Amino acid sequence: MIRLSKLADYGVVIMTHIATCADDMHTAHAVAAATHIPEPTASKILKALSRADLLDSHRGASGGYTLARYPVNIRVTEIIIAMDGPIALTSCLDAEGADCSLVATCPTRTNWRKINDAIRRALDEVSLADMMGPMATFIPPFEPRSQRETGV
Amino acid sequence: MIRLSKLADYGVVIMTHIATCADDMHTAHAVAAATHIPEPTASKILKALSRADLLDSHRGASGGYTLARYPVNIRVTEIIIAMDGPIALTSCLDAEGADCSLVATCPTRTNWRKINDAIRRALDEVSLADMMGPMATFIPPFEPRSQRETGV
DNA sequence: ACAATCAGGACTGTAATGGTCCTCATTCCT
DNA sequence: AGGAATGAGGACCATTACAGTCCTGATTGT
Repeated sequence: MIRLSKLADYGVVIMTHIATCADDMHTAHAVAAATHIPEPTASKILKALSRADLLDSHRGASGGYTLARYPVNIRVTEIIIAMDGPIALTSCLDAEGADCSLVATCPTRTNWRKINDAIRRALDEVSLADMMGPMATFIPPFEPRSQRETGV
Repeated sequence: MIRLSKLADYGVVIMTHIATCADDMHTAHAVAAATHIPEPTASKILKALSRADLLDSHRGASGGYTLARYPVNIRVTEIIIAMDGPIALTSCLDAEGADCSLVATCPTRTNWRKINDAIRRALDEVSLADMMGPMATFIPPFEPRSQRETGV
């Protein structure tokens, strides 16, 4: 179903939460409480986001996490990649399609790649700031270049 | 990683194969041989595609499968849905988000929905015929309506 | 020094996925 | 009419990936 992993989903929720009080220091405990995500899980996600340079971490007493950049400069894709790794619709688009037994005979690879890229590009256009507000239509209505008859 | 399931991937491969010899009758055995997909699995997929009215099935000796429509009229989305069910990026977009414990506190739902729809629309624009050929750029380059500063 | 906090990794249980198999219904061919 | 080929449908299993938890160590403020 082209599903995003829960962790990635949570990641966006957490980032959004932190972004709404961008100046404050956020401990794992506080974030967990605010988002209703179980604390150990929230902590795990925060670490991942920090490792991906989306959050700055501060150790020690009165430590916590803060945003590493302004929300406008954080793309949703980055959050997803931080949690799930690179976006690859089919397994053959991962590394080098090493494990795909169909490589030789499969004529659809390059086409998948294009679709994959299109989705990636769409996601790239969405910033964390976009996710925060009520948000205007940040995604342009999809206008097919050539009006083919794709109807059922 | 926003991954398509293998079954859906195979589904597209199989459909593409059948489409290239659209006039012939294709048995599960032949399809499996041609695509190098293990026969029981191929058979399973073919049944699903037939149930989704993307293939016509013909029982009995000298039976098999044929395309139900012209490749131009089959959308890739349909194949994916036939194999994986409806496209829902986050679990809360599935049925009615019933199982999402964050519903009340989560401000990103509607935004996810829009992203989800954008991806769905992108996929909707691609027909089976598109997947067959060397294919022109059938996906319009993603042109953000308002040029925000989303760069890193 | 102590307490709070993050870092990093090991570990576990559950669920979903991919894959196989069996039996029944249908149709063609001899 | 009978047998062989074929799809329909569903039950079943094994593996994997994921979500979630926990433990130990490092860092820093009070």
